[in-house]
Amino acid sequence: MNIRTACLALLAHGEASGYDLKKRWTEGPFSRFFDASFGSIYPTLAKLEQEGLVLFRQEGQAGKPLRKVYSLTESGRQAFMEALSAPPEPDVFRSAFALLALCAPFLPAQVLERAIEVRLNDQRAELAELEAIASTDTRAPISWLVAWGIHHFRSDIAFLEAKGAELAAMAGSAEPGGTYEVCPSCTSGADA
Amino acid sequence: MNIRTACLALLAHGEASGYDLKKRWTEGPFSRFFDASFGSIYPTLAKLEQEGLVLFRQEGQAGKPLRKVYSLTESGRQAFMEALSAPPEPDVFRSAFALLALCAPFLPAQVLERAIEVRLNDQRAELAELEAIASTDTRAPISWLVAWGIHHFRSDIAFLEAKGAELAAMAGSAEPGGTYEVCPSCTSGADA
DNA sequence: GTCGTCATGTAATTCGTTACATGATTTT
DNA sequence: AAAATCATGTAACGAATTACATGACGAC
Repeated sequence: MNIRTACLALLAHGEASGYDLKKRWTEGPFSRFFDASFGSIYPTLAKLEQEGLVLFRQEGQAGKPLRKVYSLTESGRQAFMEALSAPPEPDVFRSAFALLALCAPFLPAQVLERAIEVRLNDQRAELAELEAIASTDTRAPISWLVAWGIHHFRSDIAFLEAKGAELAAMAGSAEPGGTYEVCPSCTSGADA
Repeated sequence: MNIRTACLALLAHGEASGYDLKKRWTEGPFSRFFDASFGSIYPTLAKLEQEGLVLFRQEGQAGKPLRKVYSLTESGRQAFMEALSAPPEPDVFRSAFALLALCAPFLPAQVLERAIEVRLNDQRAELAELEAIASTDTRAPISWLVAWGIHHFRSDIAFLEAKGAELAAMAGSAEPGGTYEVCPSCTSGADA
């Protein structure tokens, strides 16, 4: 999922300026699924325009700078469809917390406990935010996604509440750099 | 979570060559949490060595190329601790499937249905893989993480099974490029 | 004899961020 | 008077990937 595709997808929802796109990814229900900086949005829109996938109309309101309001062309619509019809890349699950958990035996108890606590707080805060959106926003695909997110966070929190102590108990049970067995078959040289 | 930190974390589990690290991230229980290419692993290891965080011993077995087996130094251990003690970046949840779901009203039914089906298959396959690992590998932090993953995938699958049809039913309910209301407050120009 | 595994490394390229540059208007 | 919002864009930089380059050995 690159910026290009994300731009097309948002523009399919309705015309918007670069500034609008940034806002949608920063605030509101879209923010959990993507983000991009102005430094990539503007060049991307310019490129899409060159390729004929979008066109823009210049809009100048009193007292405000010029706005370039972009909308999809017919080829843009096709490109959007194609991008979303392509076999999806599987979600990559890159979690700093996972790395920490993997290293539990090498970490002091307080670091682990603190990390688990922070994690729980963060997840609860995100859950609360989603629940707030769910209660005010009922438009079809957004409420579905928000429900998905709520489900996900609740499940995650439940797991941590049930098994967090187990993880914390591993603290300090091994020495870093030692010969802790990770994945014996993954060490090419050693024949053990 | 960058390659540097990930290298330090894996090396804390025991000495390894660049090739080993790649293997650990590609196969086995680590693969779900990180990945890196040789093009980034080797320069990273060289840099870590220059900084004195790791040292290596050259190992040449008969009939095989030279191996550089890296291990953490004392400063490496400290850097590892520091990196993992730092406030964790929250997991970013960037899912191509989420973008697709967000666009459900603009997509033809078959595209959506197919995507949901593929998603379910993928998630079930990942679950099965984790369950296989769980039954053979009982070493402490890994089995914890695997249990976390299993919990996560089961929860995700359950949600899709329960609510997938609801999502599929949204197909084709809006025209791309139209004025589908996404986030009214996120459109800067329009005062509506 | 070709392909896969082991093993290391460099160069080109891509994708994106941060910081910079500009400038009017409204709010504090 | 300062800061925030609206609005667009460029330039420098970073982090990582893919592709390239090399070479021996074992399996089929």
